[in-house]
Amino acid sequence: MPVTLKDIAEKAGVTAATVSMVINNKPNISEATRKKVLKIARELSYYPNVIARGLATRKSNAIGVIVPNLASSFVVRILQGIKSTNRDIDYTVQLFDTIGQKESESQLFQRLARERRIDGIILISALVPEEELHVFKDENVPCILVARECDILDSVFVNNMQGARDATSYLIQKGHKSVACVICDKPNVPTQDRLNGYKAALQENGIEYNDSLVYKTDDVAVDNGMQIFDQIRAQAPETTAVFVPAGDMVAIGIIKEAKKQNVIVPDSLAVVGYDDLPAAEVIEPTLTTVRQPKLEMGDYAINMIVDKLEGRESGIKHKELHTKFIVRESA
Amino acid sequence: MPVTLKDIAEKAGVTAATVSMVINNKPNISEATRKKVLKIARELSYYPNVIARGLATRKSNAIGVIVPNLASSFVVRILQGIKSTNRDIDYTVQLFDTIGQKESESQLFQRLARERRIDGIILISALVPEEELHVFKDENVPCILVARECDILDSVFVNNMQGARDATSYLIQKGHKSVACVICDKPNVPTQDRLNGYKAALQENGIEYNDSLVYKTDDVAVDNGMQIFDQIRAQAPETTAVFVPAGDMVAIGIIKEAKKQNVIVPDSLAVVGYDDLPAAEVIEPTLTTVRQPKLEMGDYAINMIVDKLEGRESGIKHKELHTKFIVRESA
DNA sequence: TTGTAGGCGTTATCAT
DNA sequence: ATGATAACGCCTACAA
Repeated sequence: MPVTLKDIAEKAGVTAATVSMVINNKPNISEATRKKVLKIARELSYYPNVIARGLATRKSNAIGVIVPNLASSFVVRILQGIKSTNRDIDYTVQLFDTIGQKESESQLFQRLARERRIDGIILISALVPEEELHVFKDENVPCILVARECDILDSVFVNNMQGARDATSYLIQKGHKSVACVICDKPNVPTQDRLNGYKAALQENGIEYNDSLVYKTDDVAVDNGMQIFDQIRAQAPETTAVFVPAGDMVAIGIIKEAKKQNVIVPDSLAVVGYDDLPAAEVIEPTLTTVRQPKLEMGDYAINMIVDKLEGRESGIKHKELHTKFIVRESA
Repeated sequence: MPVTLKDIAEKAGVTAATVSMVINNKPNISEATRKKVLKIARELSYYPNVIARGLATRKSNAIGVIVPNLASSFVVRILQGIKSTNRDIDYTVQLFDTIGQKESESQLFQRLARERRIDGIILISALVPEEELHVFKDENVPCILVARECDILDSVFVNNMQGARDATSYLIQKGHKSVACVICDKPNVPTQDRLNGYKAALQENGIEYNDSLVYKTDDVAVDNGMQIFDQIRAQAPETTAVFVPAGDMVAIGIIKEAKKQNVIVPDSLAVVGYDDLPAAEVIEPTLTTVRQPKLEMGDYAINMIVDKLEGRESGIKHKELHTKFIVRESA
């Protein structure tokens, strides 16, 4: 049988209420009883029952983290940032993924909130449909949206447009007149932002945007990149540079296929990826790419939500972080 | 104000106890009241307060997953396996990492158990010291140890010795007389097992084990592999094959340095890694390596613990899984 | 088949 | 400074 407040109270000759106050460092307790109670608690190695406490305080002391899919290294890295923050967090992190589940993100959130499982939520997803977002607002549970900008919710996101603009500008300044762009054909916001950054860089440099230089892939694996390379060769053999917001793996596929066909990277084809995965340093030539501050995103998210939960902050906050352009050998 | 059992009871003209029985599908309820109660519950969109329920039932309905470090792709992949099991799990997963924390794994476990935060634990770690293991046994909370064999606890692990033996045998059968071995110099069990597998393969093939062919690295990054290559060249230039239980990244470092020094892989030096990371397919030549069934490990772990929690299993169970040798270009 | 009553381990509001 | 007492929302005998 676990030790309870009552056990301590009896040994100490006080009531459970008093013990509770001692355990929770409340004021107005005589030094004598405080000492005595703490001593006994230690002797019995007392641990508070967090569930009972939760019922009394109406707090679960848990933060939910909802992710679409743990297979994404992007998501995992943010999760790592959440867990490795410097701040001492006395909230437990509960992990939920939605891929292959019956519930949508918003349904899941609603249930977790109403079941009182969690005090707050961090939602890592670039893909939540606009019309679901209000659900997150309506429940009385704070929510931080990560990886997607959003007016009505607190959010942490990176300036993908700027990231893409940097990358494209770099290629143009290297003298490339015809810069292809490879995007992932899913309706997620970052893709749009990155495409816009690409367009902006072209415009700033007086280059006309050409729709036919934008290639679409429906997945982000090496194979997709290899196919894209062939497409580029077939449709626009004069292309000397390609920016790949679809991600490093696609960029790596392009490099692989280029090498196989004796097209020299970067001399005949410059390639810039997006994400800075570990593989970016493995491919030869190493991949020039755009890095997102994922750990930092997680760190901000957890700190924002804890601030909210402790009542230190209110109102909607947005944190925009910035990408970093990583120059390696491929461009 | 959230809807409670009592609210439903009043509307339905019954007592909270009856509603509770309906919600929990208990027998001996008339079809009439069952229908009426469920209807009202739905209308009010009732969600049970899991904390109150937990206090009454003395169950948290949560499973803790303790990992040393979320930066490890090995660990993350197992976690993914845990989350993506086919079984419908109505346990919440709480995630804890121990790197940079004050508490050791066993202290953390003990606290979680005594605070009644969790009903069971999955511990993913090859590194728990033998003398801490009994702590996991002593608390009255089921624990599954993943990635380390263990007599006194349920465990899920892979046969690393066999994996290493397969890899080494393969190299020997390819005609290599002098197979080097690169291990990670940390006191974790898999390293020992893999080294033993390496030795066993040598012996089976009538090759004498030579201590000087075993190289040690203190970390598992690409750079370490590059240094190891130089060591091999300096100490045993006749080496034609190297098996790298330390991991794919180290193996990749060896390949990179070999290429830089115009040593042809696999012709002049065959390389076999361990882990089958995404980067294994990126390096050129692609890396022959040993794959561990990580998703499967997670799947087994979660199923084992749920079985225990539901009382379907008892006694100590061990599940040994097997590696798969993946032949690519580097050997 | 349903109601009554008590308890799960804490916290919180009063008195004293 | 401390003790009674009543929640918190649910579950579970046991009684009816």
